[in-house]
Amino acid sequence: MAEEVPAFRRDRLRLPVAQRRRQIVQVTTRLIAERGFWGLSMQDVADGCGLTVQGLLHHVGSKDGLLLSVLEHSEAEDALRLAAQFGAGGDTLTGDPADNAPQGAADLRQACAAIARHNAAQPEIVRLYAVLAAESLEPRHPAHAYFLARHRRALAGLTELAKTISDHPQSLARQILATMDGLQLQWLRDPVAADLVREWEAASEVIFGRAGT
Amino acid sequence: MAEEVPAFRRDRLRLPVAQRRRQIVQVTTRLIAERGFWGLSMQDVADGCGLTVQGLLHHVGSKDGLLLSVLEHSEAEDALRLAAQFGAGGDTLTGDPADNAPQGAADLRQACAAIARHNAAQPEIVRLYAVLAAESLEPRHPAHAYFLARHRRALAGLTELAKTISDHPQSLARQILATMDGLQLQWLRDPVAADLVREWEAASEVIFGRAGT
DNA sequence: GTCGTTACCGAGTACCTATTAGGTATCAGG
DNA sequence: CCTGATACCTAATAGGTACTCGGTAACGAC
Repeated sequence: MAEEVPAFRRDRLRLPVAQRRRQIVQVTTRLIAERGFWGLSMQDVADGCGLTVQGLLHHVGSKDGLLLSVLEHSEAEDALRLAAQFGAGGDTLTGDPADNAPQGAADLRQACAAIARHNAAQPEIVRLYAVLAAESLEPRHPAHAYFLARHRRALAGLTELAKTISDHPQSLARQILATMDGLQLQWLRDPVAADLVREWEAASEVIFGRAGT
Repeated sequence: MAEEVPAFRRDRLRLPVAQRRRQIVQVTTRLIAERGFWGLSMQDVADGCGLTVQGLLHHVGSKDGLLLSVLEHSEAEDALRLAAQFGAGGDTLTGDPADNAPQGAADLRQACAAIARHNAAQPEIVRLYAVLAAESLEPRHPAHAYFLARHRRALAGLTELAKTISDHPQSLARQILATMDGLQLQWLRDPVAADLVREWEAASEVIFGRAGT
């Protein structure tokens, strides 16, 4: 017994919580986008972060907790972005529709185009949501309730905006959401053949008419 | 040693191949729709069929083989249905477009409506495809190539049909596919709130115009 | 300095994973 | 009845799963 096996590894970095959690979210996002939540393994996430599974569990508690923290993070980023885009106080999707009633159609169209442009710049996040949205159709999926609520919220907001330009605003809102989701899938499957912004623009002309840009 | 442990279980049924394979496909379809392919376990499929994992492997060879046989089965059913719907010889999606050029728009619209109605009657299959389509965005997914090819085929066929009614037939085809896929997701997530046939009808009016029924 | 907090690790648990090798019993055809 | 094919089995392998318990050492505050 010339040399003892080291009882404790000190070659790993000890990061401040915020930074480590950001890293965990980032790595997990990539892996869920690739394999979904059912196909995700704590081991892979831990490896991607340069720590052990136990170290990872210290931060997130459980696998479900891991998913939760990813969703919470995205939620927070979205809120931040919306606030920055539309000004601090004005929440376009839930605000008073009378404010933008006069030019409602152009507003709605521009907002959708902005979302398409924004999404086109972050395929990984879009893919995370695409994969989780399908997986969470199953009621027992840990993100099922989250995605149901998220979709209802988006539908309600869009319906409000669509009221000024359609007799069936909810169906129009559903169509807009469906088109956007479907085009994103096509774009993720074959990014070269299907440019998200361009295809949305084309669809937009059919939905909103050839009049306003 | 009064009584030997039975060396072989004979309480399981021995089914003819065709019947057993049909059962395997059916059970697997349900389970993939619930958990995706990454979340699927051979054990669950075997249990659902009333045999052991090894018995299951005897029929499908491997987990990938299991997925393959499910896709092949669906493919065959689709082909059968299309043949029955449009007559033995006429493949509408790949046939000579000149044949249906005059009333192309109405044809296309009716075909889509028929698909919506057909899909509304088999949520389990639709969900299978929805989940696998998202999961297989990953290039390493065993069904990646299958879904890419399938989508390109559908897009090409629809584009052909759309040539008579649009200057940008491929974009219109993409929009139709996207809308259908997106509405299906909404319907699967909340079947009570979103009726597939009704919402497609509404979207159809926006896409094809209020003229023909 | 020393002390409490905490980021992280080692080892272990109880179980599930797909797949291989080799055997048994049931069937259809001669 | 016999024979070959095959539907299905037991057993074993080599590894992966999330998670718990009980540490250890790096940090900030004093």
